This record gives sequence, C-alpha cells and structure tokens, in this order.
Amino acid sequence: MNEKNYNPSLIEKKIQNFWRSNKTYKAVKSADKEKFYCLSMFPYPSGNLHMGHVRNYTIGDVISRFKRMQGYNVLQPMGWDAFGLPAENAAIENKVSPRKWTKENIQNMRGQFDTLGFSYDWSREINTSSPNYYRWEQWFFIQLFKSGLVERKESEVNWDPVDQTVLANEQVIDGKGWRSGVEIERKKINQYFLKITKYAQELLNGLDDLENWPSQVKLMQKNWIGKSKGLNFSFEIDKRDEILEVFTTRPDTIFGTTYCAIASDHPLAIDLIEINPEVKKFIKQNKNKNKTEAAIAKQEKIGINTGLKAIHPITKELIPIWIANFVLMEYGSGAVMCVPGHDQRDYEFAKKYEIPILQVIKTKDNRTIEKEAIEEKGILINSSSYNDLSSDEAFEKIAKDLSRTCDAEIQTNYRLRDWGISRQRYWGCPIPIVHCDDCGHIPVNEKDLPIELPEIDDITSKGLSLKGFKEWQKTNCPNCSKPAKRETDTFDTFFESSWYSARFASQPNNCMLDDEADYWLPVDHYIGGIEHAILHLLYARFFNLLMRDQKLITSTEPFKKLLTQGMVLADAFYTLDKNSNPEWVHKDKVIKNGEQLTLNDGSKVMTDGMSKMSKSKLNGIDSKVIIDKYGADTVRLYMMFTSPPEQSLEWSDTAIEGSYRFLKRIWNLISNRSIYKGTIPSNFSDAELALRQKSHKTLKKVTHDFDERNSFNTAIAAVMELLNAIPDSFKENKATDGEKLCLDETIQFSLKMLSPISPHICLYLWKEYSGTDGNDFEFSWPETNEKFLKLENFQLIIQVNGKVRGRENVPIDITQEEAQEIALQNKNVKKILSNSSIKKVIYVKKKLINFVI
RNA sequence: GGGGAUGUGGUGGAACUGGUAGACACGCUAGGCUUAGAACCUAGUGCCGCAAGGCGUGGGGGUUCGACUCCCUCCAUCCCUACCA
Repeated sequence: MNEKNYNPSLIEKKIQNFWRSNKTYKAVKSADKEKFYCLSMFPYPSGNLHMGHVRNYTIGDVISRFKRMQGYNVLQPMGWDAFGLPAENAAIENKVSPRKWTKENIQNMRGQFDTLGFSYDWSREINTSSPNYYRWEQWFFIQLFKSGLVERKESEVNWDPVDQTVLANEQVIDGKGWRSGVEIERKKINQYFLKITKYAQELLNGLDDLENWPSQVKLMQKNWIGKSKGLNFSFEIDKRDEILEVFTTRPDTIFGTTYCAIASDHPLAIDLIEINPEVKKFIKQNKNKNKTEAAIAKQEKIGINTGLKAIHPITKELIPIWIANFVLMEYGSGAVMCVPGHDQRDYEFAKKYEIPILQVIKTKDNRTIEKEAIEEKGILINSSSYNDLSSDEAFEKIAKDLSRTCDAEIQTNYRLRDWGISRQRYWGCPIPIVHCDDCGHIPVNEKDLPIELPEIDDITSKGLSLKGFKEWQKTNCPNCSKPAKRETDTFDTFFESSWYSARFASQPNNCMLDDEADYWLPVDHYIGGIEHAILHLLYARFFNLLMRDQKLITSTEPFKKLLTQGMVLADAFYTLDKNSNPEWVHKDKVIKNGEQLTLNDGSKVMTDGMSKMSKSKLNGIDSKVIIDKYGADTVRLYMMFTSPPEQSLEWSDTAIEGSYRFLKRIWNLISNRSIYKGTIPSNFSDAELALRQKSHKTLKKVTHDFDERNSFNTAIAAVMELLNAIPDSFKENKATDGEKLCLDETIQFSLKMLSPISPHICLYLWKEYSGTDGNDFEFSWPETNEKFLKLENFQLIIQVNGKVRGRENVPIDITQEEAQEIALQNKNVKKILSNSSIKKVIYVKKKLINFVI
C-alpha cells in the first residue's frame, strides 16, 4: 500500500475512513482520564467554509488533538447556528424556503468539515433550527419569565414603510432601506427584554476569575458593562410643575452647568410639539435618524432651544433646556446636565450655539478652557462655598447637600442595558407567549412545547415575519382557554448561541440538560473570532449564570480559557445600484484596468479595502478550491504557519506552496524507511549528540508552544528547523547504528509534533514506518529527556556602549572575571577599546558583557 | 465620537521576562539536474557602501549601559458600538 509520491487526496481519504470506522473521536464520560472540553464557535451555515472558518476550526482541532495525545478525555463537538437573517434574504432572492436553504448549506459544509479531517464527535451535532433544540430554549424562557427576569416594554425598531418590514441595522444604509431605498422610520413596538442588568455586578466580578482570558477581552467587557458612580437628582422647571431628572458622574462640576439637554422624544419635548412650531419641526427632522451608537457619535451635534428654563439647584439661576440629537430617551432618564467647560461634547455644542462656558475646575498645569474642555478632575473654583475642595471631596459634599434639597442620591450606574430579545422575523425560534384579551401575556403551557415554526408557503419580495401566518397564530389561552393569539416575534439568534456549549455536553431526550453537563462543563478551551468579544461572550456568560440559578448546572463561568482568533481579511468590492446603494461583487468578477476597477460590462467598481470575510460582502475565499489542489494537511499547515492565531490575517495564497513542499519533503524522508530496530549504542559522536539535543530541545519548545502559548507558527518553524538540521550522512544506508537511532528519534518526534496540525500524513506515515495499526499514535505524546537539554557552551555577546562588537564561544559556567578576560582578548573589541578607558562593565549571565566607555 | 487591538526586509512572520533584530517560510538571483518545462537540489538575499563602516522595527520625542519590547505624542489600518453572526 506504500505510495511512491505524496498523494494527499488518496491518503486523506484512507485515514478519514480509518477514523470513521474506529469511531476514534467519540467522546464518552470516563472515570480514569481527565476531561478536556474544547469548543470552537459554531458557524452560521452560510453555504461554504471560507478561510476564516478553516483557520478557526483548525486552531480548535490542533488543540483538541494535542490534548488527546497528552492523555486527556477530549470532547470536541460541532453544530450549526442555523437561525438568522441570511436564510431569509436567500429565501427572498431565490424563492427557496429558509429551511431547505439552511439544510442544503449544512450538508455542504459538513462535507467540507470532513475533508479537513477535524476530530469532531458528530454524534452530538446540534442544529439550532431543529425543534429538538429550540423547544428547550422556549422552556427555559418560560422559567425565566416565571422568575421575573423577563420584561415587556416599548422599544424602537427600523421600519421600512415600503417593504412593510422591520430592518436590522446592517440593512439600513445611510438611513435608507437596503432593498426599497426609501427613508426608514423609527417605530415603537412592544418587545421582550431579559434583565441582564440584574446580573451586571456579577458579570463584572466574574471577569476577575477568568485568568485564562485575554486581558483585552475582559477590558472590553468591563467597559461595556460600564460601572460608574454618580449623582441622580432633579432640576425644577421654571413656571411648570414637572421636574427634570438627570444623572451625572461629575457633580463636582455642577457650578459649570450652563444648559440641560433632553432627547427629542422626552415627555417634555413631546409636550412642546403643539405649542412650539420650531420644536415640532426639529423633532420631525430628527425622528427617523439612525440610532446606532456609532451613527449618533458621528452625526453633527445639533439642537434647539425649547425656551424652557431649569432652575439650578444651588445657585437658583435659570438655565436653558435644549433638545439635542445626541441625547437618547432609551439611556438613563433621557436628559443630561451639560457642563461645557468640562465635557468636550458639551463644549462643542455650546460653542456652536453660543451658550456660556464656565471653568469651575482648576488643574495643576493651570490650563484654561479657551480651546477645549478640561475633562480631568482637579480643584474647584467659581463654585461658591465649595471652592478649593478637590473634585472627590466636592462630589461627596455636593451629593450630601443636594440630598436635602432635591432628592439627590448617590447611585451606581451601569452602561449595560437590558437585552432586547424580540425579533420581528420568520427564521428564528418562536417566543412561547400567548396574548389573551382577558389574561394578558401568558407563557405557553410546558406540555405544549415546542411551539414549532410554521412551514413557509408564500415567499414574497418583502421581509418575512410570523405576522403573515394567520392560522398559526390562532390558539387558546393557557390560562382561561378562550381563543387567543400567539406571539409572532422570534428570539434574537444570540439566544441559541448562549447555551449551545452546555447542550453539547449533555444528550437528554426529555429535558434541557442532564447530569453529563456537569462532567464536561465548563468548556476548557473556547476558540472564536475576536468580533464576538463583547456581545456573544457576554450573553453566554449571562446565560451560564441563569442556568446556574435555575439549578441546571453548577459552574459560574462557561469558558475557562479563551482564544480569540484574529479575522481573516480579504478585499471587498462593490458597485452602486440604481438607488446608489452598494451592491457587493465577488473579486473574480472585477477587472483591473490600471488603477480603474470595472465589471465586464464596464460599470465602475469600488473597493471597501480589507475587511472580514463574510457572506454579505462576498469576499470569502472558498476553502474547497485550495483543499482540492493541495489537500487538507497542507491547508491546515499553511493556516497555522502563516501567522499567530490572535492576529488578523490579510488573505494571500502565494506562500501555500511552501507548506506543500515541506510535507512532500517529510514524505520523501520517511515513506521509504522503517523504524530503527537495532541495538542502542553506548556512545554517541558529537554530531549524533547534537541532533539528539536538537530533537529534545525542539520537543520541549513545541510542547510549550502548543500548551502555553498557542503559538503554532513557531512550533511548526521549530520542526522545520529540526528536520533541516539532520546531517545528510544520517540518511544514507551506510549510516552507523548511532546515526540511524538519532534519525529515528528525530522522525518519531517530528511525526508526533506535526500530528495535531497535519494529522493524515503523520498517521499514514507512522503506520507505514512503524508497521503497526496506528491505533495508539494519536493518544500519546513523547517525553523530553532533560539529559539532552543541558548546554555546555554558549555564545558570549561582547558589546561596547550597547553595540555588538564581537562574539566568543565560552563554557556555560564561566565567571564574570573569566568572561571579561576573554572579551578583552577579542581583536575587534581590543581595537575599539584601545584609546579609551572603561567606565563600567555590565555582565548578564549566559548572555553578554557590555563595556561602557 | 467611544472602547479594544495592530504596525518589524520585496511578502507572511520570529525575537516568550529590557539583552545577538530579521528565526522559519514565500519571493527573487545565480548554479546544478533535464531535450525542454514542471518538480527537486545547492548557494546567496534588510538597506546604503568597492570597502572600512554606517543606517534600520509606522513618524517624532523620552527613560536606560542597552528599547521591536517601557513612557509621552502623532499617524495609518482592522474589530466592536447593543437587530450581521
């Protein structure tokens, strides 16, 4: 069965069949092995695995395989985040049902997974769009509902008046619907919210225990939760009964308040619509503006003076109340006190509308507020009796004083808002609520679960929603049995991905999770894109706490160790359609005429630059073509070799040949040899010893790189270096026993070390080379022998004023005096030092000596 | 705008704790093999310079005997910004 030339497609198929028939990767609870649960974020089944997927899943597979070799009982499952918007878009474009489209994509992608040789336990496969999965999500929602963790309230959505549908933020381009091209409207509708803010403090505290999470991810989550201490108080309004409630983190600057700003949908603003035509115009103009945080931050800050005056709680001065487009009703109380002297956004607004700017804080460097606001804390000035207090002292004193006069209260605030989980979509998990005229909003009876999605019958060019399924909506109230209507919203798809990691660890028939979950959980190593650093990872952590509090699991955090891989970026191109909306085009359709990019019909193509591979931007590089050409082992090797996992990677396939060449070299070295069965010599020559040292040193480094650093590129480089270091004579037939033994050790180590990365070729060669069935190969890792790691000499670097002027090979245990003597003998060093006196000598053991002159 | 990251030869990257910058590859150049090509093998390859030597890790400044690494500042690129997943 020995093939002469390296033929990846042939050997990969053979090895994959071997795995399949042996059920090598089925995960079973075990008492005598330590468990290791390795999970890569499951994909949205968009149709094809692109190189971003390949990178993500290869990292997870390398870690799984390495841990399995180290003797752990490894669980590595895979599944499909199958609900979501792209299926609906495909449905509208191609008149195909989302279910069918998703199913076909899954089949296609599962095939691609198999070609890549990932060691998944497919018996645990999850498809989130299957009722078997989402019925437990519905069940869990009902438990949360009964625990008071669900709230129903009004909230705004993007409404497309032409397509009569709610649009996602990414479907709104420059304030217009992506298909209709008309201005979208902001519409308030009732939606469900999960009270994640109740867990804000615990989610924040939990970050401290996540030792093996990247610190930047923890920092991002911390900033997102955004705990702050501030003062909540109210302004009285001149000539009106109402009060204006505000929250500020800087009560020390209260004497600098020269205006207040409210949201355009603040009750006070709405009151003025009838009275003040200017206000009415302003509110109307701003009503349908994009309300994403980024859009608000970028738009020009504009406002209008309402004519109303707030009464400053201390000075009793009258200060104007403005309506401003940067204040949102959905955050806090929808009103803020503005201190232009000490807040840059307020400063710019004040300059624009010629509102007075006061300085009430003095800094050490005595800056003025002539050019910009002073945002840091300092000493109070122009603040009557509070002058000369520090910001912190003034905070306490002002809070205390205001608590007597205007209900001020020191408050801890979180930036984190409750999680809106309602989506006005078809392709999602139905929210199990029934609306009854008499009883209100009642959760479905548990025995009636799952509430299945109806089959789609008519696909129109508009958005899809359960609102169209009139028959499906008809039901009876779970409470009073009278005719009632089903909720037509579905869950945010983050709902599904918030608990799939627990479901993988458990395979019950009639409940959400069983005892096996606590055996595998928490996930020991979680791998996924950095783009999920906040939302998905925060929601999953939140869900873990909810499941703990519902006594379904015992752990507090779902993911012990996290690796956030950088994105695989590729050029994205687009043209403009008749509505001047961007329409993405695939790179293969773009023709380059010098600097000009066009399609073959001559229409102009623009570039969006490097951006993450995605279905919507059509810039995903399909993995299939490359696997067909080089085989899975080469593709896996290349993806791991070309850059460290955390870094983003601009796709280019020009260097993949090198990885292919390397595997061919290994093939040529090993495929015509067999394991060394001779005697073990008692002495080794210097060259033999050098190779043994290199082998053991490499093994140590690679083990460390895999285990501690997840630095696969350097591990591969080390193995390449090791193989380059084999003297040619060792490979010849006439080689001595010692040489053959050393070569054998190098080969065995190398196959083991590369096996997690390129598993097919390594296992195949091992079976041939060892003459065994290979069953044990993937379950053991070689050990380093410290004897071969000891060094006898090292290269002493000789510096003069920090510049390298010479090198000498010296014994490892040399003293500083001896080192200095040798260094001073060095010709070049001698020459440089000849006319100067040495002021200082710095000696770093086993490294260098530096003469300062 | 805010939050988070990244920036090193022609290219991907290495340098793990402040101590030899450019490991390992790609590409390129020359040579070998070959009828020719592919594949493969050998040697060279940061920049300037004939050389001695100098310069060099996005730009500018600083700390240090010594800085890719620490500090300040500016620039560029990428991700997230609550309904893409």
